[in-house]
Amino acid sequence: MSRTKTADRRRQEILEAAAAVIAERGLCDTRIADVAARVGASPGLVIYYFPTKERLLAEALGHEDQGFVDRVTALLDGASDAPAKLRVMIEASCPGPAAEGGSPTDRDWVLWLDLWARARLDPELADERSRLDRVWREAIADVVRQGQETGEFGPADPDRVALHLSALIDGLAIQVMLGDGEVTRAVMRDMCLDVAGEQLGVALRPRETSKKSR
Amino acid sequence: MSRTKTADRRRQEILEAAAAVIAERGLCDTRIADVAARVGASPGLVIYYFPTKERLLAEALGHEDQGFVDRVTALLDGASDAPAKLRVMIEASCPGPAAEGGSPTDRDWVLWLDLWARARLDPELADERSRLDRVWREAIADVVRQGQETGEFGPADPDRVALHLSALIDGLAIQVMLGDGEVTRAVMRDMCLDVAGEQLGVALRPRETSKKSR
Amino acid sequence: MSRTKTADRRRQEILEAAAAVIAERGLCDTRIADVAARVGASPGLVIYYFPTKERLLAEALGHEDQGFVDRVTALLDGASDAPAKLRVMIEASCPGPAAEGGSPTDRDWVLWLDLWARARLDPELADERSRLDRVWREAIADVVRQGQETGEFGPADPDRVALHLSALIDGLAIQVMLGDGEVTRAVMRDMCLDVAGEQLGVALRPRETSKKSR
Amino acid sequence: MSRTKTADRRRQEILEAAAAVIAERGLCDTRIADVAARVGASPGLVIYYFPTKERLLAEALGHEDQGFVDRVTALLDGASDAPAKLRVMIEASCPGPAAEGGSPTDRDWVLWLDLWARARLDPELADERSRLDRVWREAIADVVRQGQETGEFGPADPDRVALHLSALIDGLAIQVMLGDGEVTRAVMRDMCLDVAGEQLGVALRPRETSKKSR
DNA sequence: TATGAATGAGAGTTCATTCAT
DNA sequence: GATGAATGAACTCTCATTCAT
Repeated sequence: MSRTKTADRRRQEILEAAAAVIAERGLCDTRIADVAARVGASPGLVIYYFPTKERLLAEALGHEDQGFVDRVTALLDGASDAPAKLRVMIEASCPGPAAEGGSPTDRDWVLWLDLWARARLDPELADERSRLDRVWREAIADVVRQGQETGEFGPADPDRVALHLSALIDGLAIQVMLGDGEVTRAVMRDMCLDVAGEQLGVALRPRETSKKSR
Repeated sequence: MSRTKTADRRRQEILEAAAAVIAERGLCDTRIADVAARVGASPGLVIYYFPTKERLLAEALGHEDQGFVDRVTALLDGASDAPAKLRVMIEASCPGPAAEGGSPTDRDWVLWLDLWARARLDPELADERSRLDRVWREAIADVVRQGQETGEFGPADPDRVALHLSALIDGLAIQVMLGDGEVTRAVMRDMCLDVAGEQLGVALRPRETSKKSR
Repeated sequence: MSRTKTADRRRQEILEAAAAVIAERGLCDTRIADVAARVGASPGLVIYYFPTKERLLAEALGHEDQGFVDRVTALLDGASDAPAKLRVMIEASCPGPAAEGGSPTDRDWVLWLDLWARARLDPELADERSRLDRVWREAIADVVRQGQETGEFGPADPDRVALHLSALIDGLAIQVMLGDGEVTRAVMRDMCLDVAGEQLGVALRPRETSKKSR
Repeated sequence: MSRTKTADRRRQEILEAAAAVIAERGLCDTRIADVAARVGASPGLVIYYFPTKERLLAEALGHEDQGFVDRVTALLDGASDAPAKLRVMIEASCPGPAAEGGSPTDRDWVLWLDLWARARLDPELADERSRLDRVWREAIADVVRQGQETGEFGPADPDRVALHLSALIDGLAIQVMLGDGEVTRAVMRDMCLDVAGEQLGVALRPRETSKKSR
């Protein structure tokens, strides 16, 4: 394996490194030199692949976002019915120690905090975020529709349920990430499952799983 | 005493200026010189009142947060019963063009986006945020309890309702602030009112106000 | 042999491109990448043909200078007598919109400005410039001598006339190139013709051509 | 004398230092750090006084140009009649070892070479150069007019004489500065004196001063 | 209390040059 | 002959912070 890699490979490496550094130090305090050091290259190389620091960081944030969507999409294939799929989506959205390997790491969430802060000042980034957010809500709505067709879910506006659930996930995740321990991963998961269950007239939460909180 | 008062005034002015600059340029791109220019003073003076830039910005964010809580608290005195109070809290939490002057400006929300991103790296700031967030949820829970005592609200866990509602508010506000127009202030308000109403067994939403979306 | 020819062609192309870029951006702001882009090659290739940037630019400046001398020399063959030749040399030296195609373009002059600035720091370049300047003055002196032999010109020291005229050309061209319009190409040409005429006891300037100033 | 100086003082110091560095290394190779080192300050201070490197260098060039005009103007007060004044102006314009202290140093000329090269790309600088050049030609024309009034000079168009002489000075100075010794300071001075004398019908050159060539 | 000259550490970015392919 | 990934040294410029006044 040579010192010079294919351009695509390098780009991916750099984006991944940037995401890792952002997670570690925060967007503001991420320096090009840090990213370069993490891929074992010179700062010049980073700029060789990305025109400016701003674009590098924006792409890194979008990249992570896309990664989450892809990851969850993959998980859904392993779920049999609509309730299971909804459970997977909720589980995967909860930060903190994951029950299984399929849960998103905290890294997604800390990057999203930075993404939200940044998006309002970067129209390109805002568009990308918007797009992925719609994809995410649509994925929820699709599962809802699927469950309604099979009769597993009761009647409800799928788009409204998706918006409700996705907003709840975001709002609760903030508390889990930044709170002082009052709102734990388990609390978040249970509330999301309960709320989704209420909306769809079904019990999503397995009895007494909530004790496994950290 | 006038000297002390002057000093306090200065601090307030500087915090206010800092909040304004953060809202304009984002936390990362806020420079002490900008803040100084906005109060018509020298950068040296700003650092005279605040030990470091970091503390200045953290205090400015906390100041804004406290301001929101105070503002809503004041509004609550003007509301007669619990449902009215809950409506005021929800209204006040919606970004975008306010129906009345009592709504928080978008500035609160853009600062909160920065606050969230910053809090995970600044323990002091995280604590302050946590504290104010608990105050906010407690205020909601208090209104719920009050309504339950008077029989205006049905039975429900007040803390759970408060967490649900506050998380929903945060999650929806993100969409209103950063979305591409799909989720408007009106959509947010209606969903918050509906969800709170469902939980408390009461209709909070006036009929057909949802048409006034922008 | 074709390979050698190709290499020589490449060198010429690169020198030509370098001259064009220098004319456009100035010597200081000319980058190898610009030159490479103009010949549609990679920066690596440019450095393959020229050891360093400094030598490339120096050669480009000298190349342009030589080009001017060659061009005027060619024009002289078309001139019948000494006065005509002197007129051609003066015409060809005036920057600005040329009456005929034989005049040097402004590009020569802007490169000379850069050449003068650079020459004092680059002995090699200084020598080349000196050499070409002597060639140029000698060419003028030769025409003067030729005219004196045929009796078209009066007595005068040919070297002194050449120095006088060439210095006047340089000094006036600076004004034409950098002035605010007061000294035009027509003013320059007329003054050069008049001065040369005075020195050589002959009228070089066609009557009333001075009205064709732009 | 404190470490902090008045703003004006500092600006002058920095401009002076910049001119010195430009003379030493050339405009292209002048770095802010060099200028800072020469005034014994930090690079930051230089930028504190001048917004960009470009403006600093442009101002330094203009400053030097203005300095020359001022210096010669001062010298003229010491000259009794118009021929003496013209001699002073020519003497002062010749680079190389000065006969008296009133001659401009070579530094003026090397900066002018850079100024010419730079002016075509910097409209502000071009304007300043144009303005000072007009001042200089007008000063020559004034002396001519004065001499004509007293009858010391014969009839001639003062503006034309001024343009002729100033262009000759520029053109010859280039040879003195960049030539290989053929055109010396003495040759330049004598030719300027002779040409001016011819134009004005008077002998300006003292007999046999030309032997003092370097 | 307030200024603003001054610093210095460090940032992003540029770019000539190298070299494996 | 030609490429372009990669480097690394240098550069300009930023900016929080200090401190004499």
